[in-house]
Amino acid sequence: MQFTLNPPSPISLYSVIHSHGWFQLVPFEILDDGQGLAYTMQLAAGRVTRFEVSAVDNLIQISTSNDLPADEEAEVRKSVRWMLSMDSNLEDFYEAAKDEPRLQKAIQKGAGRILRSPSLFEDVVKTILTTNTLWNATKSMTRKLVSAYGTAHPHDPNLHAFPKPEAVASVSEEELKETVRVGYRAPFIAELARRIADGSLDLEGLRTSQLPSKELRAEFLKIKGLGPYAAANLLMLLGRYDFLPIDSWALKMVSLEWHNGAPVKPADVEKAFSRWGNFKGLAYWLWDWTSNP
DNA sequence: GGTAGACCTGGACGC
DNA sequence: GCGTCCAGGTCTACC
Repeated sequence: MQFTLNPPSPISLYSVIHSHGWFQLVPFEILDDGQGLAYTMQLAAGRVTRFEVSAVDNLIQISTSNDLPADEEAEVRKSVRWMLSMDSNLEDFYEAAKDEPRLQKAIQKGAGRILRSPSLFEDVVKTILTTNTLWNATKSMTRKLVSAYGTAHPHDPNLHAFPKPEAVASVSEEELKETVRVGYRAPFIAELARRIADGSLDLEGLRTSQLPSKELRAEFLKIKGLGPYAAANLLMLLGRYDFLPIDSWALKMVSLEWHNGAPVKPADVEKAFSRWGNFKGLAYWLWDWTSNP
């Protein structure tokens, strides 16, 4: 079945999809033309569906692999809206950035909306899987986690939804290490899943939290496996741009951009983007580093 | 508050 | 084919 979403403001689907590497992590898929996205999702009632998202005229078109009752169609609509950050308002950032040469490409592309998963659990787990490892390993661990513990699509056993916390909580740390090859991250992921499953952590509640970013960051830092980089990355996904996700790449880029390749510290990255205030994360995220190697 | 060392995996490299 | 080294954030212990 097919239906459309009407964005509240112009949206570049391509820019959202390519806002970061999430589209390379299952159950995301990139469509053959590179312009659209597919995602396999387990809906609240348990059904697994795969839907494709593409841009048609000024609308976002969604095609699902199977017919859905009205309540599940509404669930997919709501999820896609969230995944594409459709309700983010970037006008103030664009106004602030209009005279910055390093941000002109981003503005011209309509970039700034960040692709995210339907659940914060998925985004937190994936963020943990990006830490202290290389991107190929992140892709591998995610693929193994999804194929081992995610519910399969009824018509295509090769497609799996991202596992629910309950499914991960039922797995021992040893099995996670063995099956998913997550190494020392196993206890972090297992504990996170257990706390959500037993109700002691309302992670999804943080998605719409009204807490100030500093306090929301503190909530993320309480989760084992999430440090300053991961917390800032998650804040970015939630549309909070006032903390910088500083990793080794950020240090390298800032070093090349402003320090002639000399070693820099996180404080130097902070200083480089401090003038952007509450938009500094977005300015960093969208910065055009192309003159650097 | 700052720092050092350990934690794991997979890929690159040398032999 | 085997062994060694390295990259990548976070945690814990220690000062």
